[in-house]
Amino acid sequence: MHVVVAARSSGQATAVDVGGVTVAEAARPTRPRWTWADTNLWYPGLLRAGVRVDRCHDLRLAHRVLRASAWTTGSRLAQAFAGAWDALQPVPAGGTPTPPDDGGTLFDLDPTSRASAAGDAATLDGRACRVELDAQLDAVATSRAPGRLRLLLAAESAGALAAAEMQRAGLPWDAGRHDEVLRDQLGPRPAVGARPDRMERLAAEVRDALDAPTLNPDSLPDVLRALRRTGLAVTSTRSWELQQVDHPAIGPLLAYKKLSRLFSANGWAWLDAWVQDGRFRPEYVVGGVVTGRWASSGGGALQIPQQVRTAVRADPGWVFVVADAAQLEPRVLAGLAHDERMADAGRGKDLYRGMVDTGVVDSRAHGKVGMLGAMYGGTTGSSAAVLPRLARAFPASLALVEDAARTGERGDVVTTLLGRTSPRPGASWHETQVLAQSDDADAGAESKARAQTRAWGRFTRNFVVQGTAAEWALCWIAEVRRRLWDLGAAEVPGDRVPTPFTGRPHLVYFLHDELVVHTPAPLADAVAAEVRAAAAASGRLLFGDFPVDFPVSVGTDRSYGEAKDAG
DNA sequence: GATTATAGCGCG
DNA sequence: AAAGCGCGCTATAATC
Repeated sequence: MHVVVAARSSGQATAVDVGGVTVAEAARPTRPRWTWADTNLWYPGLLRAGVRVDRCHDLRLAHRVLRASAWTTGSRLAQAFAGAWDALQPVPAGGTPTPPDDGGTLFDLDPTSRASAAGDAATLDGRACRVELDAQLDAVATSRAPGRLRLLLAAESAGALAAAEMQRAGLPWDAGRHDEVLRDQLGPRPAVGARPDRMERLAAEVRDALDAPTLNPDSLPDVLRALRRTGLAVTSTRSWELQQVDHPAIGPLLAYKKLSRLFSANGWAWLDAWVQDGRFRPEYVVGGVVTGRWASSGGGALQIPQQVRTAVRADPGWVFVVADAAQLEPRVLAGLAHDERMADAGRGKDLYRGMVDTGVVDSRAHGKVGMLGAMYGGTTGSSAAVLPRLARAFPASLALVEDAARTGERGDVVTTLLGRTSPRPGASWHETQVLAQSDDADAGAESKARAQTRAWGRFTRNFVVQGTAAEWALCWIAEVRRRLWDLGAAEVPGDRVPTPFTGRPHLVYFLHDELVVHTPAPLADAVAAEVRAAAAASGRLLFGDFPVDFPVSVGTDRSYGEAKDAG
């Protein structure tokens, strides 16, 4: 049953009963599903009050899925004109400063101020939420695959809960260790506006080698000009292109670029801005990517370089369990295509290794780059070279991605396993196609149209795989989240993990096919087992009895940087 | 002077 | 091996 939670203009919350159940009754073990306009509007406050929500229905996220899904096009939800729910912008989950944990009451919060800043506050009242929920349930019920869509919406909403919880808990971050890494690579912290010593010295070497005393190594045109003047046939300053070149300036230039990246993206300024009280609290944007993957905002949460992951350190008495779904995308493709041969190749072992063992390819690297090419639409290099062998060995999988590509090239939409549908190409895409077919179209217009056609085909080709993999990952994280809570709490001396996770294993990081659990050390083995079991459960939710497995490599360590590879 | 666009690189 | 998918962020260039 759904319990709709909405805000009144007074700022007081009201729980509207849709199934004859009051809030007090809903707290009993009937497993209510809290229905609200936006998880980010309600859940951070509940978490601060120490309340964990078991499951919810996020109307904003569900609306977006159902408006776009090819399975609900006949519904009144999909056929209505765009309205307030379409205009609703995501609310920043951490938009308000965290008040001290003084045991505030359940609904002692005022989300309306943030809501009105985010969009139409009237959308968020109880009646509007009830009407919208009605329309959504109708769209699901009358869709081509209600069960799948129901699973997608539940997983998306569970993801929203997990994201809010991860922001609440924060990623344990050792600023001292981060500083050590920076000093080790860059030298001492420079004055504001100055370059670190190590970078300044490399810049001098580059200027020297290129005989360009005033060269600014941060200016791309400047660097490109200087390289050209020296007689080097480079067309850009990309690292991989420079690596092909043999010249004394290249070594220090590449080293400079590497350090410059670390300094500007994850240096001391980043540390000051994003790490407080030993925690990095990024904002996760659930469904922020068209394919259904999460995005993030602020701090580059999904791009933490390997170099600084050693600064991610568990609290005393706690450890990280780091889990990585091995070769997730090709396994998902095998499941989507019911490709038993590919599923066989990966059963109980590295999928790419399995492709070598069965003689499909001659090295793991070829298997990997070949499959990536098949899923991304690669047309050159060694990726394209192994493609014919893959097509012979795995016709079902290759046909599925080829078909998705052809569909996109026609300008049609593709849909993931659970019903997330790709956007249509924009007006300018169609214009370019029409233009290229007119009588006076020149060769330029035609080749531009062809390139654009293929590009959209690569997008839809990848959409079905990346999008279904994102659905697998959402189900995984939802399962993990539930199982971790069921493990209960342990006593940890000096515990500084915030409520409601004090003493409890909890998610702290999620990166597409990888997750990190912060857990009291004694529970680490149990956590690892649950993470694996959750992966298996997710596979069954998506693919039922089809025998594709989802092995997870698991490592345990006090440092994120050290925890990988251990399993 | 304030803005938007681009190149490049980090992650999967 | 260096190309094909999806992002966010930074510094600089380009544009208003």
